[in-house]
Amino acid sequence: MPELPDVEGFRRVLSDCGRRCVTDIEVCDAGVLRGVTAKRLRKEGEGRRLGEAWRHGKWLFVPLDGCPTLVFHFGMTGSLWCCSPDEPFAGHDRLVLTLDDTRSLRYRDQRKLQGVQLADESAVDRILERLGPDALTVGRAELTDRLSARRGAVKSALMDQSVIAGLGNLLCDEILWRAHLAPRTPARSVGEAAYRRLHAAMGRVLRTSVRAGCVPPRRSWLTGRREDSEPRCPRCGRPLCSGRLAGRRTVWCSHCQP
DNA sequence: ATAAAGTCCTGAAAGC
DNA sequence: TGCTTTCAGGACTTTA
Repeated sequence: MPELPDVEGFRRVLSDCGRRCVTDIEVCDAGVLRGVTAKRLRKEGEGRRLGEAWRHGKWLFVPLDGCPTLVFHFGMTGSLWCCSPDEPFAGHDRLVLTLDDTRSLRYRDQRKLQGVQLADESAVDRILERLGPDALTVGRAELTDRLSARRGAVKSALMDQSVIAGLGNLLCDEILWRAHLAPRTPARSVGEAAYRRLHAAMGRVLRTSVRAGCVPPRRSWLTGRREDSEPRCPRCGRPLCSGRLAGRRTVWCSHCQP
């Protein structure tokens, strides 16, 4: 689930919590902690006030009032919820922060592929230096430069977080379909006009998805068709192709994406 | 049993 | 030839 738009939604969840104080930290499953023990997390985090949360790609950074930053990654199944402390825990609530004793912030994740860490400034820098510019704000010239430096398929390049940060499997397929670009096209042989289309499609898809807090499962989008038993292109009605690229299921329309 | 929207690591292949 | 980049596959994890 979590690609850039979902993580942006989680950032809003935190933003809506304002500058509340973390009054309690409960680690329900220490398996999600990366490089920090439950004991140290509680010791460092409790009593701290939340700063303004920010996002880069699929990473969410939550500053805690002058101490290390709480860093979330949501893997394939993670999410962040804010509710009343009285709300019973869900099955996969792994970490629960109580805010001002009146709100409960819950990091939920079925599979523990990624997790939560406590990162000082240099650790945050180490995360950021592995990431390309954020997909939501990258300019067309920079996108073109970074993609055209790649030898492999354009989808592989879009998926690579060190090239552009934030796009996942669903978004890449959606964007390529809108840009009339076949996923296996070598990135360096994508022409200027197609890069223009790609950048425009990326902006439109991302802005709509960010508003929705997810890649919306609309029938008019490619994404809305991929679970169909015999998926057809929303634009031309022909059967969609499905294959594997960069280790991921890839769906495209061979007619619209030559 | 298979596959799933995440990343990381490895070894091999490809490109310059 | 040798270095770097890219790819494919597996690992991690849990459940439908």
